[in-house]
Amino acid sequence: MDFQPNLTTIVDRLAALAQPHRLAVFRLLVVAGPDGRAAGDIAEAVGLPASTLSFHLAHLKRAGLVTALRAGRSLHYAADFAAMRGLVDFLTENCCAGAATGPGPLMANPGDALCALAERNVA
Amino acid sequence: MDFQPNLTTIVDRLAALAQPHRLAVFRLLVVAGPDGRAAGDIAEAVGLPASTLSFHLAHLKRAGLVTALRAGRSLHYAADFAAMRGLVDFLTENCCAGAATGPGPLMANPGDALCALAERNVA
DNA sequence: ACGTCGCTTCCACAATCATAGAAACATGAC
DNA sequence: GTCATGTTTCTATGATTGTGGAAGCGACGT
Repeated sequence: MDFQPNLTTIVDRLAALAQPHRLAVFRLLVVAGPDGRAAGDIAEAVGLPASTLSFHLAHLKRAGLVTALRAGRSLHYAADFAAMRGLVDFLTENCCAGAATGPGPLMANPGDALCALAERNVA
Repeated sequence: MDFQPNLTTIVDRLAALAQPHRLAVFRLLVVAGPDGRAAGDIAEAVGLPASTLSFHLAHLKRAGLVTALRAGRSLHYAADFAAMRGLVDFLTENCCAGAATGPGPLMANPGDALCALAERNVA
């Protein structure tokens, strides 16, 4: 499920993580693992009022970085690791070029050596 | 050598890339390699008026993702690959970790071969 | 049914961001 | 020196974002 996300998706995901509270929330969810954590739980952990946190969670969800699942009356949010990986892959392939491989390939197109290699590895 | 950037830096860099024009510019600079490209050259390539591009370049520079170097009357902007790698490393280590390995140092996962690979590569 | 708990949506407000013309600045050519 | 060129700052404007109280909705217990 590692499809190449389009540019808009990439920007959305970057924007979703480019906010201190949201980044904190997402890291919390990464640590929490696949079962995620209840919204109220998260709110307490990061010290945000419910409505504010809800706003951020919605943002992350819109970006596809987290999923929500109802459990009783609470909603469990969990990090979408595949999506995150897609983002990291993109950055690796498109923005890490050049520096990665030693003997100056000075690559002329995006998505080259190391990156192609890295891509293989996931599959 | 690749010290761990702090959270504010991470957020700044994510924000710098979380904008279509800036992401396009940065990718352009990645392809351009270490010598970078002149501002006016970039402006033409992405189709932005000089002042608008200058705003975005300043943003990227403030975030530490690009460096500027004067060459004659033009300024050559180049991607800072080390900085970018620092960002990718952070994301890999803090957000790519697989399942619930619990708190503490994440990433004890087989799925993260790619990440280890990427990390190894600079030396 | 009712109350309540968990969370979201609605609303308003302040702050920040993206845009681009105009003016200023810096460098090189003459 | 003057002039032209490349780029940045200044300035204004419209759009988007982050915030949190209040009200609404859904799911459980009684």
